[in-house]
Amino acid sequence: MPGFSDRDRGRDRGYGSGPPRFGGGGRGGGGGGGKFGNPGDRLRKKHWNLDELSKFDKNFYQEHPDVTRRSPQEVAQYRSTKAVTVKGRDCPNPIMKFHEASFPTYVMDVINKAGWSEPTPIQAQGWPLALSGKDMVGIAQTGSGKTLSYLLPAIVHINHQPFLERGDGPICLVLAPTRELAQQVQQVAAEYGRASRLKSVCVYGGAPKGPQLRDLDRGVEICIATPGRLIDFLEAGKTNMRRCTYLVLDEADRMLDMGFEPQIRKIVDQIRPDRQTLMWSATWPKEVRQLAEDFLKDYVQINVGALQLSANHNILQIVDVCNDGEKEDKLLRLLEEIMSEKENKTIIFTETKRRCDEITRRMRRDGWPAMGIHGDKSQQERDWVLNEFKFGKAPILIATDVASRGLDVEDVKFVINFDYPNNSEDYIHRIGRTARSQKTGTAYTFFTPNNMRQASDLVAVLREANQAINPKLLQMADRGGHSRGGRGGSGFRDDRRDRYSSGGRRDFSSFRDRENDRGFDSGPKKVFGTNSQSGGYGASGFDKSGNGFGGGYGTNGQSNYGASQAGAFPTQNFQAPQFSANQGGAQSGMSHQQFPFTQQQAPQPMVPYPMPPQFPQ
DNA sequence: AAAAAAC
Repeated sequence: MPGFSDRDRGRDRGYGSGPPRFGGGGRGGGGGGGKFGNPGDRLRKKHWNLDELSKFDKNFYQEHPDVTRRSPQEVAQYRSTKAVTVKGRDCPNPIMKFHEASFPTYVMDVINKAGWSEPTPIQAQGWPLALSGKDMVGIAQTGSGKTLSYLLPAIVHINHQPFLERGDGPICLVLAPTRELAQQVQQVAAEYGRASRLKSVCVYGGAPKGPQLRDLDRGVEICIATPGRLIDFLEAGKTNMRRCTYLVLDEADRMLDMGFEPQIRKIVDQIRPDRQTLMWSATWPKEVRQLAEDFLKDYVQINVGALQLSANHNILQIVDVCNDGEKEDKLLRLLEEIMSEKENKTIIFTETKRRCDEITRRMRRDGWPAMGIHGDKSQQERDWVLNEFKFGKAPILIATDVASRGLDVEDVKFVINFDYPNNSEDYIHRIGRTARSQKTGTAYTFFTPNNMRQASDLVAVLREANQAINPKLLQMADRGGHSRGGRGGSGFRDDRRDRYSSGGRRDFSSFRDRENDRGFDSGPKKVFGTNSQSGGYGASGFDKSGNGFGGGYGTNGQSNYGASQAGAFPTQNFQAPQFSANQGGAQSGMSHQQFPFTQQQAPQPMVPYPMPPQFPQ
């Protein structure tokens, strides 16, 4: 195998520590900083030199024929079983075992140590694609192994570039929408880059510039950034994109949602056109497509998982239709049940920062080990809170949508949507904080008349995941005026996600599973039954009018709810709830779960928990 | 109407 190899491992990658391996090093272009009149010019001036193009990784895939030997049938078979679809020219075959990706052993070592059995679908198809040097778009949910899908090829790419020289900016740039996500990606980059002595930095706002500048100054191969601070640095000439040949846009749809488009364009405009660009998105609306057209060349698009809006099927989704005024009491009762579970890590989502604070205060007053996180808190506090939550000291996190996407905290067992989000994509992302890496989890959602407009979307999501559906929710969906305009139209997969163009309300009705659209009698293909440790919700389940729902928050995992067929009312198909041992025995039946609650215990915090430190405002 | 993100 020519080119890179283990000889690079352990080699000092510092400045000037060895001759550049390929080409003439990063000395072309505009030279070091300080040559521009005013900061504005800096971003207008293009300072790449196309002669520096590293062709190495473009040949990489051709040098590794193992994967290409697969028969077309085998490839088609893999793609269909894993729900991977591919669009574009010359897409390499997927790999099915780690070793087929031909990663250098310094990368393989880390993979082996992690002990995974096989690559996730997005990795299986994404790795050979990225390693081939092609631009790509990946449509995949977070938690699908997405981060490594672009980071490992990035590491290989970097190791084929000339060493950094003094004054060189990063070789790989990753743009992410939130600070927390950026930090998380950087941690992974650090872990996997260490073996080949790659340095990484996370550039984001809200934190002192000093350490970030110091890292940049020392030279980093990988930079993970949120847009604002990076532009700040670029304008000030603190770093540059002259060496950047591997660009990743993570959560592109989210970044556009948040209005980052001008910033992204400003940054990408600074990056040499011969770069390799990888764009990741959970959805594929018009704006994202446009961005792909503008930034990527001849790209291959891979879709993983259902093309329709789809939630993780390992999540038990439970929706309580109630009024706004009831939510707080219901929440506290629900938490009592949850906190008696052994595994009880919970995220509660609220719509506003203010609400987030209120709930946090209320819960702490009642003695719960809860902490809040939202965008108005200082970054110091955000970091602290997230760490506490991650490492299990505080099992309850109350959050705005700052935490809805991408956050990867292990063993989150419950997600509670205290306020229903604005759109169904956020709903799916929020509940996706649980049931990560093949685990299971439970999502509770309070749904009020104010959320009426979202009802049909939510029903569609629940149907798709074969969940039991609260009849009250179905009623609301009927009344909620879901437009069926796109019915029968072609290409609905794209249009469906086109939240931007429709002006007002978004319409998901067209992606509804039509087979399931007949009514209750069409049972699910699969019964959710793996959730034995999760909190059941309501022993009484639904009666025909849906009124029985909300009958308490049981801890029985195999509640009639989860075990019943979607659409078949639990009253017809009732199974006695099983109570977990710590609840005082199965023989107690469902008495304490009758509605309204009779057993009003004062909430007992399960974990003694100190007040968080006081952060300066 | 709110959330995120630069000073």
